[in-house]
Amino acid sequence: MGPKASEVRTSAPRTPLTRERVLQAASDLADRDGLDALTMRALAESLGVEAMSIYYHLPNKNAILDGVVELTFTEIAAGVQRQGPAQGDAAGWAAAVRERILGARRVLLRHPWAPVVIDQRKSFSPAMVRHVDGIVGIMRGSGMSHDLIHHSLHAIGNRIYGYVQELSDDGQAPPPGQLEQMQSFAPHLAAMLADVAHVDPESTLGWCDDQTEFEFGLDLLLEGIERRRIAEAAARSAPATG
Amino acid sequence: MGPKASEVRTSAPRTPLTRERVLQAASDLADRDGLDALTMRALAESLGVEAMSIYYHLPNKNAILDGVVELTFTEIAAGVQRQGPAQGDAAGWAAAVRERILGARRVLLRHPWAPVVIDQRKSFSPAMVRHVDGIVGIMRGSGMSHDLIHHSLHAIGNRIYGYVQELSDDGQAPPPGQLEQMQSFAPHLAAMLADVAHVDPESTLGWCDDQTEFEFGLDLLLEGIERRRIAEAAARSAPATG
DNA sequence: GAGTACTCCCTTACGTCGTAAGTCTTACGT
DNA sequence: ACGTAAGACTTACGACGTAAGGGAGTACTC
Repeated sequence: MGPKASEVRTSAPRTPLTRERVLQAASDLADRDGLDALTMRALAESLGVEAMSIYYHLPNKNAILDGVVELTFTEIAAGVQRQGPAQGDAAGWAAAVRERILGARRVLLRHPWAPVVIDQRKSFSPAMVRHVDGIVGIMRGSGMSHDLIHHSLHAIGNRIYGYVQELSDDGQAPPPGQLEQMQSFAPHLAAMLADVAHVDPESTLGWCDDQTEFEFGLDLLLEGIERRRIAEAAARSAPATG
Repeated sequence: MGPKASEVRTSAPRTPLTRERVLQAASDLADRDGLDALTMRALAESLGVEAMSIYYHLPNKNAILDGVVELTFTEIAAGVQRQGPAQGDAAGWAAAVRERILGARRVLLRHPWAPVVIDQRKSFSPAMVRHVDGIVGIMRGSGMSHDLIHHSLHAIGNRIYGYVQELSDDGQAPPPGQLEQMQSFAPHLAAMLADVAHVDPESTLGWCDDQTEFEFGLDLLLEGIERRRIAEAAARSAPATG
């Protein structure tokens, strides 16, 4: 009567749980409802499953957090163009690094929780390592020393992943009343805010354009590093000044 | 029979709970046992009190987190020297800002939990505002436009408070086995780490000297901002190039 | 084809967290 | 002496991560 038992689902045709399905669901859930909503029970429900079932595929919640970050960086890796700067174009490293970083940022903007998780887990998964490795490779191609590269990585910091933990997250303008109150004990800041707030009222990107700010800071750093690179190269060709 | 009731403690000579005492205890507890140990119950116990008693003086835990950050910045404010750069020393702003930031860092090093709380609460308490205001004031004194100052603040980011959320927190050297494994899929990074790890093996500040890295990145930024300031000043005295 | 083992999901329950709601104690003004 | 109100305590709830073990289904052995 009917097809073989191995070909028919007796009642629920649910696809089996896997590590990948769990992580994808976790990422989706965090995208949709925010990081706080990513609980084991909520995640299980979104998978049509009980909370404890997840533990068969992943050891604990930290593994899930590490996993979704890994997933995100896989997504980032999919978007990079492979060729670096042309041979002999020593100054081209900065543009190449810039593009890699802005590419990462484009993905992170779709996963606003990722920076938070990266920070709190201090994760360092393979896909992240590869991302950094690619950038080190580009820098190395410009002749920079390992030492300078190392310092530069620290200077760029988390910006290498495409984000900065924004101070004051000033997405919305401060309420007018508060600004006057601020005037009494933080006059310089109040004056600046009053001035800057009207620079570009038509901007669709909010009161402060985060993308512009991000690129400004990034370019500041890249510029400085480039100057160090040139100084280093010059010192190599003229070893001692005295 | 003895002194007046108002002068003697009948049994327990415990000092009364206050907002300040609670916050100080919270700060101390986090210093000693880490941020995770800062729970309402543990905090209460360190005060010789029940958990719910705290709620008479502070509305909830977030208020405590905001409070300890505020406390930290009060501590920072106590350590700043008041005079800015000399009159007419436009380039002196960088040194003054640098000192303010490194001063904040000195305090934060005693409160390692503070950066974490600042990030997760995105706090912006009065003492923090004043700290930023002081820096804006110094920059303003050098003739920088509000616009440039604003961009610069974003670029400096949380470094303005004296910290960077370190990527990879490489306080200890990577285990030797892992480095070989890394070699296969992250050759550039592995090469760099192998090279840099031996640069200064006698350093007492750990494998990577965070203070050095912090100052490197800070100086990169200050340098870049100074160049922007000069460019801006030049553009002002020669409004149009064509 | 019966027994066995393994895979995968579920049930129950524990300890910890922040905190809502209400109660008791103490000191003071009258 | 007696309200009264400040300030601490008691109890309890719901959410969290997860330890421990149960049980259905499938597959493999002899």
